[in-house]
Amino acid sequence: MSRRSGILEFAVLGLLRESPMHGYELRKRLNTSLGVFRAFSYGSLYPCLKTLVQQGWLAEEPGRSPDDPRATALSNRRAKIVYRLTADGKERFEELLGQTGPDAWEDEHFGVRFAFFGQTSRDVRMRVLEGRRSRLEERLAKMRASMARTREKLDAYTLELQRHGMESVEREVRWLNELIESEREGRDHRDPPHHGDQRPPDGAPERPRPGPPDDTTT
Amino acid sequence: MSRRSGILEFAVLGLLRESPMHGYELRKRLNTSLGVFRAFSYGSLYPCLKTLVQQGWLAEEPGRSPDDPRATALSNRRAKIVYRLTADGKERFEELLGQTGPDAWEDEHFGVRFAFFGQTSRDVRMRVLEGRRSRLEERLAKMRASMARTREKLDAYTLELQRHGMESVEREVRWLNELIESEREGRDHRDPPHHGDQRPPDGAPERPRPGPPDDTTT
DNA sequence: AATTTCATGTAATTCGTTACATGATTCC
DNA sequence: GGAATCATGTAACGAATTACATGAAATT
Repeated sequence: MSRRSGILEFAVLGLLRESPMHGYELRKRLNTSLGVFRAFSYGSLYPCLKTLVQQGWLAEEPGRSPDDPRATALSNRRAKIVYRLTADGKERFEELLGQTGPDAWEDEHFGVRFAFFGQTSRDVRMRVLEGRRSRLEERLAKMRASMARTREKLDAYTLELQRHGMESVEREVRWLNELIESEREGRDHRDPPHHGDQRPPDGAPERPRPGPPDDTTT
Repeated sequence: MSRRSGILEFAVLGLLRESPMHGYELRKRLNTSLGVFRAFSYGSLYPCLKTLVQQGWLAEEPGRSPDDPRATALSNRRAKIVYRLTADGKERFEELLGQTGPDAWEDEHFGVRFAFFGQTSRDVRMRVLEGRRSRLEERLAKMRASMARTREKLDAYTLELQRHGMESVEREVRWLNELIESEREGRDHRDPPHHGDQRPPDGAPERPRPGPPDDTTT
């Protein structure tokens, strides 16, 4: 019954933390802002919202779209249900933000975790980035071993597929290296090679816990 | 009931087409040769094998590992179950190979389709590659539109995430361009118009001529 | 007036995993 | 003879989708 997906829950709480929204709008943001990696359908979203309300993390408000000036006064024409984060919900989200288990850097989770780095403390950001990197390096090692073993036996297409796959992983590792370097230097990654201008994240809560990164991933 | 996964079924038929195998070995090949993209567990594989046998596409043989010289004679010590492709199974696989619906170039399917390009006729290869490319270009267009709309409102991390995502897609498009170009140039004269006879797995398959002029890696 | 887009939801189904249960074979 | 790996399977669960069902609001 409990349609708690982990990642969907996390994303919903995170988006509602910024501002209240109704389901339809929430879904659009889910599939654009964060949606390069994942797409959710209503069949997932609405049940999830329901359970989050039951948990006490969200509150429902009959309402109109918040940027609709017309409907402020005389409308009892409820149709949209606007969800907002409760105090408990905020607490819950921050608890999730602080988690740095292996889950945080698996393929499915990493993207959405990164998307909310603006809300994440620096040491957690570091742990997640480094965890992700060592996860990928592990994977690279396996791929290299596998390619060494089977080099001769595979046809050109399979080989090309593996080569391209490895290159993709290597590319992500380089990306992570740049990000980690930026975090370390304390600058926000605005200078790395040649991307357009970026604004620093605004409300990043800086907790100065200099914990050594938990390197033993797996 | 029917644990037919589409992609798992396809991969199993394709691997067994090359040589008979038992489940355990099959799973390893699934997760190395093709496994950059997907990993399957026994809980998926064995039920799938069962239904493929029921369909008449696979046949079970009590057997030993085919490269174990000791056990050739006196062993009734069955433990492994070696699966081989039946005639119907071959037909089925070739039917699947020929399909060029939109399914063939979605994220999940494309990898495994590509892995068996060595068995695929040229025109189908072309359609799959071009289908994949236009799918990605579609996605790029959406991402660009979305970024144009929301540029100002997002924090640096979200933006960086989107930028990296877009770059990944662009990179895959360039890869596809090279592959399509190679296919176009490398017209092999020995191209069978419709399926029927396939080369033995040892015979040199056509080379995709990946031609990597950029060696940004290694 | 009709069509599109907005908006919310439920039921059945798909695709796959994890945890469990069992046992043979090989290596030390 | 004990551990690691090989080998096969099942039951319970998980996460998300698709298809369905409904209806209000905006646009043409």
